[in-house]
Amino acid sequence: MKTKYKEYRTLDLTRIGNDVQDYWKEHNTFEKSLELTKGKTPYIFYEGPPSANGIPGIHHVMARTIKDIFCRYKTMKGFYVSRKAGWDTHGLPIEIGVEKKLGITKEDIGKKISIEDYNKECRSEVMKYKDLWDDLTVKMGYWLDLDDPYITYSNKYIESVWYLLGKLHQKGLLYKGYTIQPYSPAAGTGLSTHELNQPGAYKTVKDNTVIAQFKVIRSEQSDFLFREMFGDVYFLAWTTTPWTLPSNTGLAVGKDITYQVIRTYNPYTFREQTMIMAKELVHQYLPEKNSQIELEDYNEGQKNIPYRIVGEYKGSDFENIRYEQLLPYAQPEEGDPFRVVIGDFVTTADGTGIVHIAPSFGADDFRVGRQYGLGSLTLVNKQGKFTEQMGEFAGRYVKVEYDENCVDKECPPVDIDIIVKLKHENKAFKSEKYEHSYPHCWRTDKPVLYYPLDSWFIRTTAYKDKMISLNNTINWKPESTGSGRFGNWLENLVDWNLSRSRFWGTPLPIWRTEDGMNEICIGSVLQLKNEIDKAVIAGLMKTNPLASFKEGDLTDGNYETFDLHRPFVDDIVLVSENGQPMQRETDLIDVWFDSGAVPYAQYHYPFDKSRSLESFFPADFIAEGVDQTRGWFFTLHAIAVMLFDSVSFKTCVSNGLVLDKAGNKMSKRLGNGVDPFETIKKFGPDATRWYLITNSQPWDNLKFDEGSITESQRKFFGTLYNTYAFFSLYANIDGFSYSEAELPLNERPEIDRWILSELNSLIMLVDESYADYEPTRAGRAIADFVDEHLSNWYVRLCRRRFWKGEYSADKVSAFQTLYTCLEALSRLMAPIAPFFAEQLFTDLNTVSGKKPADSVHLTEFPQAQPAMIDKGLEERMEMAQKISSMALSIRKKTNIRVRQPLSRILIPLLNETLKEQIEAVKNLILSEVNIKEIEYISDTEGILSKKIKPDFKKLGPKCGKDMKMIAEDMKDWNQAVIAEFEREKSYSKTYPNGNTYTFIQGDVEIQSDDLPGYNTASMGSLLVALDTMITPELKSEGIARELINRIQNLRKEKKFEVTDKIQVKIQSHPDMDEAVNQNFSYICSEILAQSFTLAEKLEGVEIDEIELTEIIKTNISIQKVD
RNA sequence: AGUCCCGUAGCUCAGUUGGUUAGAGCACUACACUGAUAAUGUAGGGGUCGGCAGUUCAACUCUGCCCGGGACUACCA
Repeated sequence: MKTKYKEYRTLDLTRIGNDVQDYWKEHNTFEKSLELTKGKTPYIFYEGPPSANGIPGIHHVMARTIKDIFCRYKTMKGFYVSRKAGWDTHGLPIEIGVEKKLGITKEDIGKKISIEDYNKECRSEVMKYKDLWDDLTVKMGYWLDLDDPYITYSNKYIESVWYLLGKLHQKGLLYKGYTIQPYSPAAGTGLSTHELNQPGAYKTVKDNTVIAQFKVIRSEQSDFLFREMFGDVYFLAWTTTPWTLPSNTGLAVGKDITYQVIRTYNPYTFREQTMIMAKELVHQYLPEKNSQIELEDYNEGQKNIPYRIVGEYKGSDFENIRYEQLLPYAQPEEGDPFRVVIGDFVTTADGTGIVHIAPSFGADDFRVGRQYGLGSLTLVNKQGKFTEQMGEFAGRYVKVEYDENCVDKECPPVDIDIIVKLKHENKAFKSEKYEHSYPHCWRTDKPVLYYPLDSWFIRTTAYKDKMISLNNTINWKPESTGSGRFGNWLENLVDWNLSRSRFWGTPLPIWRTEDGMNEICIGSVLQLKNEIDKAVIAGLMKTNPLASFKEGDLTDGNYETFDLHRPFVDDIVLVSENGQPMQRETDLIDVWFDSGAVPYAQYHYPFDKSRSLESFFPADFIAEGVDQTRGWFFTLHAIAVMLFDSVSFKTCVSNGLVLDKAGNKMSKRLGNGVDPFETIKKFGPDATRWYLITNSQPWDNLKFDEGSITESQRKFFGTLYNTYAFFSLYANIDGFSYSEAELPLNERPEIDRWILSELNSLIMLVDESYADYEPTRAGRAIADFVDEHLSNWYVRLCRRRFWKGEYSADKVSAFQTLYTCLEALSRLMAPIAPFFAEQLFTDLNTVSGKKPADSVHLTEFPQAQPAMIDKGLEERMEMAQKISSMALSIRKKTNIRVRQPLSRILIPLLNETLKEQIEAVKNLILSEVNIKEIEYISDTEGILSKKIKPDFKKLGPKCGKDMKMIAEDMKDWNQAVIAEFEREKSYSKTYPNGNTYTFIQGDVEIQSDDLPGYNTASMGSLLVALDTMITPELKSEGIARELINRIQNLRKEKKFEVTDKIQVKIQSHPDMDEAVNQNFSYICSEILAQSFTLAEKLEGVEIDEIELTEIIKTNISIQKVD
């Protein structure tokens, strides 16, 4: 054990970070913390896997700090917190990275490069930055088991994923469906929503739109539209994609939308017609004044086209009315097309309130088309060209962007030609350019089509209600993420599209016969091996690639004898029960399924039976950025609910973004990203973490500003460091090592009891805040305590106790108290600032040996002792602080420096308890503000002027509308009225409006306004006055203090030790000598003078000149006594 | 387009169940204090609490609409 507390020259948080990092490594502190808690209640945490093929940014430090805080806190609370690192290794970003690196496109895979080689590249590429990530993890102090991470591409991980998929299949939740998906004709591939959400995928484009006229067929159903014929009858429908019109098979209306029947003329052919559109939109196309023009007066080509509204119906009235096919190039093979249907998605936001339905090119269209059996037409091929059926348009690209020949030159879009044709055929009502945002393939930069494709889906909608009800049991931080963003997402749940037509990912383990009648979903390696054996027997496979896999052998070696990725699984052919070959469905699964499988797959569940499910599921806590709401949070939740009937996590903290100083999103493109390594190096890990956590709530976006880190560095860590430096300086001098028995509370002075009370209040608040996942509140409370209470009041007022006098009980009390505060602080702050806390704790503990632990992170979290909390005392001290502050402000106003003692401070008493409260802290106030006495003035003396103020909360409900008038009136109450009120304890007044109110005590607040003849200051109801008269005696004491101050400064200038004794000679000065004589012993004891003499004249090199006041200047000589 | 978050001093942020002079720190200016000294205190300037309505005796606080920033989602005809 050491005998001296470590003393530092300066605060260097970067050095502390490095030192402590080494210390942990040397002492295996993290491992120890796990050993120590092994067998205790587990606190389950999942690390969301980062992808190691990207460089970590500052926002990762944010998310990981939050994770680390609660894991450390719970460890200190005695839980076993296992923290397994993990890597997300599959998926598009990796594939894209590889393609960029090799200079190939998706089409080249399998041609220029084999799938095998391509995947080999992916596998090596994916861990490109692993070392960088590990380095950041260590440097920022995120405790995580990096030695045994889960890796999503490992065979064991994939096996667990397959197990989950097998379970879903067993439950009938996997199906193959033909749906409308984003598709890039230019790239020849379907796109995931992930890809559509790449930045910049949605672009604002100008499209040619048209309102097409669909001619109603007269029948029993539609007859009501034909009463009094006026040309033909048309439904008007708007589209931004005229190329889908040939594939139209239906029209959708809103059930409750009101539509009007209008007689008018077609603006292109000038023919009479009757048309139908939503009432709300009529005036967007037909100016109201034109209804005044007689229909008969219309001349062809005339600008203002007359019209008459002749009927009004609900959308539901139109259901199943038939119309003529608009562009009859082809007929659907099945279904009953060309009818009006009801669609819940129809709005009157724009268009005509009637929606053209092409089931092949829109998801809504597809759904409603299937619901009504409209049939469908797909007159566009996968290259984005019209099919041969399309007559004069056959072979033309539906978007000119797809046409390689139109890259450099303008080509007429086919949309225009279709519109022209419609106009000629009396099938168009209006055509215009329209600007809207439309998704583009982020790789080819060309527009996406929605196109029918085959995909595998998870029937998440079957568990929608269960997911919603279980979501309600999750503790979301902030709550709005769960109820709002996540809740809404669940309300609008659609089936999960699992398919990705990719190469590097978990293969879908489904094998099917060609006719799709037989299929098998493989749920384990063993099952696959056995199925292959059957296929070998059936002669479909020559050998079994899994032959050397040994059942029940969980070693890595056994799992490295094969590869579950493409192309190897593609080569496997299985045999169905009726002896037919089954090929694997070539899709990969969505990588989000990989990450949603983390809880199970990280421990190779259920194959590895060394852990029970309960020991790692569900999680008590997870945390990620709010952008994961529909990503990881959802996939975790969905899998857990569907397969385990449980939540996956009980608490979820979602943090906001880290923006740059100006509030812009950080991006590589703008180059405004912040390098976390540089930040940590520059400011140290603790200041960085502290700043990220305390500057704003984690779920608010953070504007990252280095200046603010400097601030937390200086303001919080600097102050705390100073406090420790102060403590160590004097504790070392006095040899304090906390060897004395703990002094009982009642033997400690008021101020010690006060800071201990504040400390325990703080412990309570911080403990609650951490427990409530409110790290910002915890951090701010700690910082406030350090700054306001500990440093600027306790230490400031107690300085003398630490250095003055003998090693008395009072001194021991001071040391014990300050030590207790510092040590408790180290443990309170340990979760947020683990390095500094460690340094502080070990510096204290290696001398005192009070805790058996060699790390703050191995200690228990401080426990508040309610018995030490004295709210009355805290209030009293607050009052002392206020009074001192007011007294100092009066000194400032009157230009009387603090070193000049004053005789008295005057405080009017408004109630009985006030005096008691102040008396208890009187000495603190007096010494702090250098005043001799406090005098109380009771109001009977009549020298006090008072004012009265209504208590709005009380009087408001009572007086209602008169409140304002009363408040105004009370300002004018004179002293006599106030005195009467105080005497009688009630007062009635009738106001000009005739209302009478009786005010009683408590309805109002009475405050001292002023003390005539004195300088005063007030805060709330507290008034303080200062007697600024300076007697000769006070003046001489003031001079003595000035002298002491100058001598102390000289001691320091001369670099004397604080314990050195000195000999002083001073040159006599007429205005000073008396002050010296009167305060001789006081001066000597303050400056540790062994001798102090006045001399007539002092000269020489050892002489310093000092200035005590403007008029007192003299010479002095100070010498150290050896 | 929908959903959610944010908008308070030049900057970063507090602001309790609505209660009447809206706070703190940084920065700036001046003055002090200091045996913690690259720390600290006091004072000062600086605000239409994003805007407009509404509810109320009373709105930074509650409601609605709008504006700005951001995120997520999206089938927008």
